[in-house]
Amino acid sequence: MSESIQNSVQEITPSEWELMRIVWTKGKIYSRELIDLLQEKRSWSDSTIKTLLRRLVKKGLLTTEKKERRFLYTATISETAAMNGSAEQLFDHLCAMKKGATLLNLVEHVTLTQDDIAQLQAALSRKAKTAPKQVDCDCLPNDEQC
Amino acid sequence: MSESIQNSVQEITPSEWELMRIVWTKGKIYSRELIDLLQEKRSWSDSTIKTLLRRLVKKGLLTTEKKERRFLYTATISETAAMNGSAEQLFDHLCAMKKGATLLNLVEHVTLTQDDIAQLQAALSRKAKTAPKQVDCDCLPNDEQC
DNA sequence: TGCTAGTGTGTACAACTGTAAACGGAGGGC
DNA sequence: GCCCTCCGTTTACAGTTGTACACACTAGCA
Repeated sequence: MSESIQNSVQEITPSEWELMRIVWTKGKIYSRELIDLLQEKRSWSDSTIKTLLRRLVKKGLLTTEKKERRFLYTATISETAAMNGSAEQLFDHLCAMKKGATLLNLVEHVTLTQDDIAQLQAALSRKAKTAPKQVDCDCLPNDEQC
Repeated sequence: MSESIQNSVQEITPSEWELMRIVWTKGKIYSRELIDLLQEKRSWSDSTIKTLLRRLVKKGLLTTEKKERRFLYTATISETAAMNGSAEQLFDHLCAMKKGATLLNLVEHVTLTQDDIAQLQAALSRKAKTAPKQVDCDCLPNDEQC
């Protein structure tokens, strides 16, 4: 299982992802720079972005560090942890029987590097050794299969 | 505001997933049966579930068919379409460079059947033929990499 | 024929999300 | 010293989500 002290990564809303990605990429960033960067992609007002920043701080996903009159924002969780957390959360909603198919669809649609593919292949061969013949549907309380 | 024909899969909230999974599994179902099944997993009141049903109909994810004085509910999209849609939506938020790593994490954590693994391996070998050496980060408007 | 039980509709209400205007304090330029 | 600009804080407001009470209708039962 993963590390994670808090069992569930906070929900990150779509708009919040946009800010977080910039913060992760820059490491530490002032609101001004973040606003400027973001406004090259989204036509959000300064105010909107400031609100989102504050909410992220309140949620504990960002921390601030006072530099002179301004704040430097930093993420409190790694991008990888956030991504894995969100992906696992999504997969929790899916029928156990059909997770494989969904993964297959993703593999087909996502752009992967040679290296990604090699790692995925390695992980799959490893898993193949102990993989079950079939997985049961867990959509209903009884054992009815879908 | 007027509603337009949905171009992508509607957002499905976590609670809604629970109802939808039952509907998908049963094909067609009366609210009573759905409520009984759901209440074996969640302690939601009848009322709550009826509200969720109504909202799903309004969103266009379920349709009704009047049988005597009750409604039979059916899903308007396939489970596969919904799962793929949601998964792709999630991946849209991730840094292009790191989608592979997230997929790897999922492959490691999800229970897969022998058959799932075989299909994934096949898809990967196929992709390997044309996969790029590397993928660029698309988190910032300029070409700065993360 | 009036009552009951089952099913759908209206309404409610707090928390969260998307979006943003307006306000307040401090440092810099004139 | 005064005003402007920058940055953070307050407030706002509509839409969505989670959760649920209360009511209305209809068909069958007493």
